[in-house]
Amino acid sequence: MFRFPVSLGGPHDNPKQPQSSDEQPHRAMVDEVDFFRSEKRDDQNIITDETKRVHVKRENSRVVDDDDRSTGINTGLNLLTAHTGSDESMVDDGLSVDMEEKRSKIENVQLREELKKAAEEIQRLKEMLSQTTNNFNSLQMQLVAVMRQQEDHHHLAMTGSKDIANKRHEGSEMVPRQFIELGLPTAEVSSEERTTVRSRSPPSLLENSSSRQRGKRLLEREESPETQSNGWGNPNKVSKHNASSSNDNVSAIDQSTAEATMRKARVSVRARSEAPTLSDGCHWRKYGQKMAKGNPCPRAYFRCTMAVGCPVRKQVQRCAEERSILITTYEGNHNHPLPPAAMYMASTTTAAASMLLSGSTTSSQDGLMHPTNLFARTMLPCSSTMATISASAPFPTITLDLTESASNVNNQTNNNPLMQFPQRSGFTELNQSGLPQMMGQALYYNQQQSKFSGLQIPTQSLNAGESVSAATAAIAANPNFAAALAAALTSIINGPNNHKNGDSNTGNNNVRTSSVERQ
DNA sequence: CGCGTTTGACCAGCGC
DNA sequence: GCGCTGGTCAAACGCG
Ligand SMILES: [Zn+2]
Repeated sequence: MFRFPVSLGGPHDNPKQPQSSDEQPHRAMVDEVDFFRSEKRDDQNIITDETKRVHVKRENSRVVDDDDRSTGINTGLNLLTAHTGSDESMVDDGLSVDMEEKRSKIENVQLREELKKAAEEIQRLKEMLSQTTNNFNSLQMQLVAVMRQQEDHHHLAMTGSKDIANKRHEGSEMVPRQFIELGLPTAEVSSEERTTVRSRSPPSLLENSSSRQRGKRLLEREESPETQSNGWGNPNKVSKHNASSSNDNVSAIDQSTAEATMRKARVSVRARSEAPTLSDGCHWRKYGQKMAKGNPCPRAYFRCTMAVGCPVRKQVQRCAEERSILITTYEGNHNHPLPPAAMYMASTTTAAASMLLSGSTTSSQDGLMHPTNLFARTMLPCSSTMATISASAPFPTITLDLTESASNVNNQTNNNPLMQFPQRSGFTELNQSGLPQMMGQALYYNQQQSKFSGLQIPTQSLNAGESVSAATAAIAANPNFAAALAAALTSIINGPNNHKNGDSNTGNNNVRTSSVERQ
């Protein structure tokens, strides 16, 4: 299907990324997983494309093939036409040898120019692919969710498996609020809408909190949705529009609530990384840090600063048990163009969030009753493992586990890796109540055995770019988007899995860390 | 000096 | 109502 704009290129990587990243605790960037590797490799790929026209053609044909398959995305770039034209010019000659030599030289020059043009087109094509990947992922997620839901209906009616039924019953019990909000868009009262309600009553708020500047700041922010100071300006605008004409336009409501839900939906990525954060190509600014309950490691809050007003935020926290595992939770969608390096993670998280959204909103009844199981089945058409859906969190969260510790793939019901993480005491308590909140299965990505989701990807000898290419291959080979999702993310987490504990623990609410997030 | 991080405080939601 | 917790803010601070 889609190919990430990353080459299968050679071993020379980004020079700023040393190969041996050990023993560099004072340089956080050194140990970070570098997404920009692929960008460098992109240029390299261009060079190879220039020298190998066959490769260019194949890539183009692949795109056409994709269009024929299911995506329906027309890049509008016809690389083959240009080359066939040049080929035609080579056909008819037969004059003298000198003429042929001259002609061949001219053709060489022309060919090189065409190759240059083709390379440029390829570059543009790759960028377009990166952008369209995002949209396509979302669409495919939704489609798969719908299909799986139908299948789920049928399956439930036919067999009535006890396991599934139990799971669903538990699931319906354990998600009293979150998926109600998700499942019934029209009835959803999101936090943003509540915020809007507050903001729509400015006098009381202002008077009540007149003594506090904070209230005034909040008011200012929310009363100026067009200003860029508010990171959630767009949702607020939508909510206000919603409130003003709530009964008029149903589609607008759905869209706005969908956006709100998308923003609330979170995509959590568990990955082994000694770096304080995952370098995903975006620019993040830290705006807070807190001690999470039940976890000695602090939780850092980041905000996307690539564009003013970008609502995307992420939380970075280390696993309590295994501090080499970094849990990065993304929330929101970027409202600005992203560099290719940031596209990987952004598209992945967006797709996952959209799947979370679609699975819970496609059918208010079924999605309401059995959301988690639906997700589990949606994302796990194969027997292998994938991602987990959490409904216990305040926000619906899809967790992509890229750690090799996600074991126990044998048992269908007990292989929830998140249950093995006692750092989330809330989860543990919920589990003790007999309500497993994670119906899905974590992605099982074994770096030693180089397999995940039933796909054989030799990652052992691959570097980051090659892993991305492997991910691309996985996408092309397997329609299961979950696998593709995992592959894309796996390519991100390529760094050595050495343990590094750079977090200092204090009893204070705020903890000093040496986190560096400059890119 | 500008920008990013730190960190104490504030706020809302939730459970009791 | 109170306390806990997650999330956020912004002044203070540090660094290049
Ligand atoms: Zn952004």
